[in-house]
Amino acid sequence: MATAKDVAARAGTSTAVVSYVFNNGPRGVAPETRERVLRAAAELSYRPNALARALSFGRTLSVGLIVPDIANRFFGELARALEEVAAERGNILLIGDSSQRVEREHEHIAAFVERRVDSVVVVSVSDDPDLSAFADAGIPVVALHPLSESVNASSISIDYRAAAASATRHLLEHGYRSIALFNGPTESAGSRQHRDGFMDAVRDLAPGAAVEEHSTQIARAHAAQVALDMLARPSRPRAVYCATDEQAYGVLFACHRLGLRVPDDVAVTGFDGTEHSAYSYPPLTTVRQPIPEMAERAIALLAAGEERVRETVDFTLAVRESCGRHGTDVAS
Amino acid sequence: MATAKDVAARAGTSTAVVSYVFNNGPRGVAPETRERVLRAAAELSYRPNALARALSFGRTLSVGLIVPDIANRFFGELARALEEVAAERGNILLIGDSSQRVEREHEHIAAFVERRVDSVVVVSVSDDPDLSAFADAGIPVVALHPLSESVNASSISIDYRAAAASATRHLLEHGYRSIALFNGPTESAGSRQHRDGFMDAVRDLAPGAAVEEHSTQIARAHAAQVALDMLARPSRPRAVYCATDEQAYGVLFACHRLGLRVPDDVAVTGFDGTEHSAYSYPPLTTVRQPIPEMAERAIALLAAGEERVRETVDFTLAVRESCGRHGTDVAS
DNA sequence: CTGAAAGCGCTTACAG
DNA sequence: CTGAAAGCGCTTACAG
Repeated sequence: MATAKDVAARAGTSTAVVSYVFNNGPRGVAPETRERVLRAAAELSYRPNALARALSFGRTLSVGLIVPDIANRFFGELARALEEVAAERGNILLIGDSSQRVEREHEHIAAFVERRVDSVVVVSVSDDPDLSAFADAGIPVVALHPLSESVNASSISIDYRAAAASATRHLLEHGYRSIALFNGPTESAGSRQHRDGFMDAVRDLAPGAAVEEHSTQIARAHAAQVALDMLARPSRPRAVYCATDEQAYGVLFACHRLGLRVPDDVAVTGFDGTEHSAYSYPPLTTVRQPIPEMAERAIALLAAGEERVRETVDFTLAVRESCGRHGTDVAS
Repeated sequence: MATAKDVAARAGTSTAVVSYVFNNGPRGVAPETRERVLRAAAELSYRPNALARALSFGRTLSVGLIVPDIANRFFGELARALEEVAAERGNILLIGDSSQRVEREHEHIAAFVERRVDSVVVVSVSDDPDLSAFADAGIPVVALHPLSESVNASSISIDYRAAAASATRHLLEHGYRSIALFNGPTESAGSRQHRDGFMDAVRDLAPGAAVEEHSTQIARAHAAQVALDMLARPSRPRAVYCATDEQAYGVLFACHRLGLRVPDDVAVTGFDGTEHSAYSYPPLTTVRQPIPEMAERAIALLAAGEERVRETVDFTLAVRESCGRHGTDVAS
């Protein structure tokens, strides 16, 4: 590959000037010289080496993203949104998939500091991730979910507890009095907030309701399994609140397999509200997280260099057919 | 951040030795010296700078991936598989989402050569992508779909034509004699092979069958739209062959909306065969692409530095309920 | 086994 | 407006 030196030689000038024209600064260049440089660069198909640039410039113009599973629609939409916002600022997005394992998460953290990303957005497996490597390196990070109080990083998220209460309340308003909570696989600030919000609504509206909680993997395969067992019982719950859309899809699958009608026999709500939630059978009532806004805020926060901000964004309850008979959108 | 120089100073040695211990070579280091270096590095929480390393080492240990839409499950599973295989070789995967736009694709191509990825895997918007920037930079690339003959890059893919014929044949064997083809949005080697395979089967098994072709976006929202129009006609087709699972989900949605039963009123097949295809309602008959194998082969090919290989991998027809009443797996 | 030094390809004060 | 040179943080022959 041609280097700035090659271009400079062919244009009869110095590498400094080549740098000035490719960066539009910090010094001006005579129009004619710029022309010669550009021509030489084109003839040699010169591409500045971003590594060398980053090394001397001190910034890589890249932001890292760690997610539990890039194949999960919610994280896919998140990655798409973040990449777009990052690109607007000339930054590239590096994606690390932790496969829901702490060790993989740590490997990505290590890889990101070695590559000197300027900042990172994380959806951790835990509410108490070990972000010390980033702290040591002075790399700011923002989590897109609730974080343990002790963690020294920013977070941007909807109010999970309020959202859970809102969806559960909606279910209870349909009159259902036995209701299951499908929560995530690990005990964390997030799962606690799902449970707290769920119970808030029950206490408010139907303290006598029959309640049960199940912990499942996020993958619909596993949620389906658990739902199959639960719904085969004669005493099956009338409604199921799920902590993610993926789990809700698993529950829908189980209902169909057992010949149960949704919502007539079993009502279901999801959480995350990706585009696909409108296309399930039946369309899913779900809490919608404002992905574009979260991406926007995350990148802005990181660019501003703010540290340890705990920010809340508004959710929406998208009411569709899986929860019962009627439907409009209710803002949070 | 601490540098090798800092570590060397604290350990009372040179940066060369620091490099030797962190790379386990190419020179040996006295056990005691290694100890001192490791201790100093730990005390300073030293992290080698991958940029500097890449600059002098000449390789970045990174492979780029370009996909049309990372939020699409098929590409998500692909990214996940590729990242895993790349990680086994100590490589990191950089993902670029082209949003199905050539301009974005070009931006990612440019970004990847500037960052000097060692190689790239691409799922292009086109069968004739402009990969010259990679060629200029000596970066090997492999596409995971059919490529135009003229393109000077490798490709690994299933035999689309045979796969399309297999799925279509399956539909015809159910006795359906009016059948629609939902093809992708652009005319390309891929869409041509879908059409050719589709027609191969029709000519073979039911030359008199009524056939129609529709071009839709991949997104289920748009496929649903087109299906809604088509299925509302009194003369609607009895079966729909879709070039992607996403389109098939759109068709399923349209059927449910119109109160049509699947497969009793309309039979549907998909293409790609991600994990989710088993969880739709009804479960989707689909052509399964061997994602792990494709990822494995792609990385191996690139690592071996092979150029312009056209490789075919085996597909599977996953027969489920969306196409009619019976079901087993048929290998290709 | 280890150190001093050149080099990877940029950017940016420093001179002129 | 432009050039020579130092420096970013590594790796790797080259000596010893």
